[in-house]
Amino acid sequence: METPVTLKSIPEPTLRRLPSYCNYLRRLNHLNQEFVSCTQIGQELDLDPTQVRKDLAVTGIVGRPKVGYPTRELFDTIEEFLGWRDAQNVFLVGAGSLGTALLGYTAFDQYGIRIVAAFDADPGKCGREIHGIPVFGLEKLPDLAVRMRIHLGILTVPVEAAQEACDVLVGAGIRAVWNFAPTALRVPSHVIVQNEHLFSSLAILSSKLTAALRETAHV
Amino acid sequence: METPVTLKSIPEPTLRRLPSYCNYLRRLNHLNQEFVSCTQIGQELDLDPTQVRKDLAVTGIVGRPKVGYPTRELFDTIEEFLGWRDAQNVFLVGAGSLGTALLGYTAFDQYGIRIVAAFDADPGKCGREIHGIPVFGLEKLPDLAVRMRIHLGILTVPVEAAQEACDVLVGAGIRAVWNFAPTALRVPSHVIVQNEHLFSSLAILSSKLTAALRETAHV
DNA sequence: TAGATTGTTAATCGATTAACAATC
DNA sequence: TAGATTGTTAATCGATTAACAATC
Repeated sequence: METPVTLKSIPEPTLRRLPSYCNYLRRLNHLNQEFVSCTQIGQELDLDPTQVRKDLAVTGIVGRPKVGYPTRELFDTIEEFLGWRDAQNVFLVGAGSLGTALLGYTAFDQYGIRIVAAFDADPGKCGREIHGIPVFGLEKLPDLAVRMRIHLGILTVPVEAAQEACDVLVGAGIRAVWNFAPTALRVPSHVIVQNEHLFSSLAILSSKLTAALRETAHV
Repeated sequence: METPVTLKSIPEPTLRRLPSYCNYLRRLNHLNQEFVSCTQIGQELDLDPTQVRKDLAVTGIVGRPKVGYPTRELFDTIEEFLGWRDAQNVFLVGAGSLGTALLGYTAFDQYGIRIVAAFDADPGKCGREIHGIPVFGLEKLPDLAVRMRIHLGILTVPVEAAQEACDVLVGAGIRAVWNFAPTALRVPSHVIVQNEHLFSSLAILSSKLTAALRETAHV
């Protein structure tokens, strides 16, 4: 009996690294480099080669000793593995400055998602298009989400409005929320939340920087 | 002899969580809640109470058994610990849509940084102001960075321009780069790079979503 | 062939979680 | 007082790194 490789068993750090491999492989493809080794990938991305090998293994790809992995095939395999071959339609809620920036991000369809509509509570922003994507009033969301079979919502509203907007998404049957607001969201257990908390990164960066500057000063 | 608590010894996951505590504590302060326990924080942020306690311990704060931590003091201590009490001046390179969004983000000064100038290679964007912040040509950066004692640069240029722009920052004596371009940057060892790779989050989210949808379909 | 590289198993490392005495 | 909570030490868990045989 086959043991299906459930996605649950794949370490999150591995998933987090896969897109970097994609980015690098895309470049190598452009340079027409036919094969690539874990050593080379590791050097470029500052990772242990063994780790790279283990990461790649989760996609099921098989390499050739002494040769490495076929660049093109490796790229395709990772893309396929992440479900990024055909982009799914998603909604964006909150057409402020950050939302607008994401609406203008044309590369998203290379990463598995296509923003097909935006929503905002402010009537002044509705009825227009931003970067070619229509903006509707938030009250239109539930109906459209069902009709368009939307599973994923991107949340770029101000922090005070986040929970309420999230509730609308959940009420509309959405299954996953990519949350850019710096707050914890309450959702039922069947809804997945991925927080994009810029300030977490900033905390790491400022800590390291402070330490580094202090060291320099002491020398 | 004292053992100075170097920042190096603090786990990165802890640093990553501290800002969430800040956000929640800010809210509790508004509600005039005087004390807070690790249990309460853990419930709100979906974390183990013991983990919260250990995280808070790195800041040096001391709680009171049965009572918890004084909310206001805890908030101040974390902010102080992260060096977020007085914001430092930083530059932003790349005044495109994402850069513009970040320039409009007024809350940054609560998180330790203040963007004082933006730079762009496109002459059409220079000489203007965006959200009240002046935009200069990239060639002006080195001189201004030295004069204004800038240590941190935010990189929001397109991926093709990232390495070159990064080199300009490094050449200008910058010590840390917050990189929003989906590529690995080559920098000398004394420069800190913090990557903000949105697609890493997206990989995790789409994997989980795909798994969840597959499960639903099978039931 | 020799040597670089893969695939895999074992060892290490560090973060999370559990256990528990001390405290107000 | 009783019980919730802190602070700390020990156990567990999982990811990273090291070791090594197999391979082209």
